[in-house]
Amino acid sequence: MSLRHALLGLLSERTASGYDLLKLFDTSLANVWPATQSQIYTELTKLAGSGLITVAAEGPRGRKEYAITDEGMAELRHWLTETKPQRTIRSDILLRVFFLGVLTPEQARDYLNELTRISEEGAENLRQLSESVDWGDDNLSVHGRIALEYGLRFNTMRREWAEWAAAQIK
Amino acid sequence: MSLRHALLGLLSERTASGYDLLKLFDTSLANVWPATQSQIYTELTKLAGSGLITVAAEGPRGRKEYAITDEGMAELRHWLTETKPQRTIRSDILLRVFFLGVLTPEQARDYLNELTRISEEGAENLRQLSESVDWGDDNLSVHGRIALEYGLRFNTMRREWAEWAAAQIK
DNA sequence: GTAAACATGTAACAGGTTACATGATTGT
DNA sequence: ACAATCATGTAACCTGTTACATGTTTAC
Repeated sequence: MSLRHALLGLLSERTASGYDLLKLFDTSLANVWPATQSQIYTELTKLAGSGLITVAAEGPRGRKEYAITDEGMAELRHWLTETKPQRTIRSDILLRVFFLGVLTPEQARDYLNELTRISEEGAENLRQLSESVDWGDDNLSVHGRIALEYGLRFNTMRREWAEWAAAQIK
Repeated sequence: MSLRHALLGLLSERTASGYDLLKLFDTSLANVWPATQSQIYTELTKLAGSGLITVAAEGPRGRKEYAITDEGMAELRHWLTETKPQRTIRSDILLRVFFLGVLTPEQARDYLNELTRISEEGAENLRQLSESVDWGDDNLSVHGRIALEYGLRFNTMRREWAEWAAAQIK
């Protein structure tokens, strides 16, 4: 149930509409917790229903500006401090590695080289994202940059590993 | 739909029952593609229904020994070579980082220190796993070791990042 | 005899994806 | 006038989790 907390987290910084949040997900959270339009609107309705957020203002085109409530802030803090992050990470990419033996060594190396490529691409995308965002000194900027550094290090690690792995084949 | 391919992949190496596969998931694939008992049995029934695997033998206690068919091998190879691995990775751990600003700097550092700890713990678990498995020179062993190396490098990267990140707070 | 391990199956629920559906406002 | 953007909502479907439910064989 992290989507609700992602929404609460974004609303803890400033008020926003579902549409605004959708955009925020696509830019800042896309690499960490992607969410679809349908999911966001449904969850916002639920959050408002349970009193964790409220409709602070209504604008043109049916726009609803949501704001986090004290209850919502309490829930956000509770999630951050009292609940353990879930460690279950499913990796399609890594699962495939287990079964490379059914391919020819050449095909297996192709796969690992492709991983090198997407790691480089991933790092490059993050670098571009880093340049396109105008970083302030608000909370989301400070911590967003820390998360971005993770992404860069992750991609470097994966590239080096994929290169090493390709050399192991045959 | 990677579960079906995980099952096909394991069955490509040797025949096995649902129970055997459950054990294999818990040991070799737990860190990459966890699956529950309920899920495995359901998927095996579906796979047998569509002809990608067959019941090669029946044993005591209703045991069904499954074997991959030629069709199943073709599907496995198709998945590995023709379809792109899904890159969507949801990380609860990283999502929380974005919102550390709602906590006190001390609490935020506590969280990052906890990440250091679980990274060390994760690496240690993998080292122990590495020792407890009797690695052969079969395909699954060779590629399992490559995946394990990924896990070790990943945990090292995350530990270093978490230490760096904790130093960035305040 | 009885506990542990072996062995399978199903139902209810939660979370996420894709597709459909609709309409208002702004900029050119 | 028209396109792009803003803005929300719902339904069908798929995957995964938790819990329930049942029965057999082996080892001590």
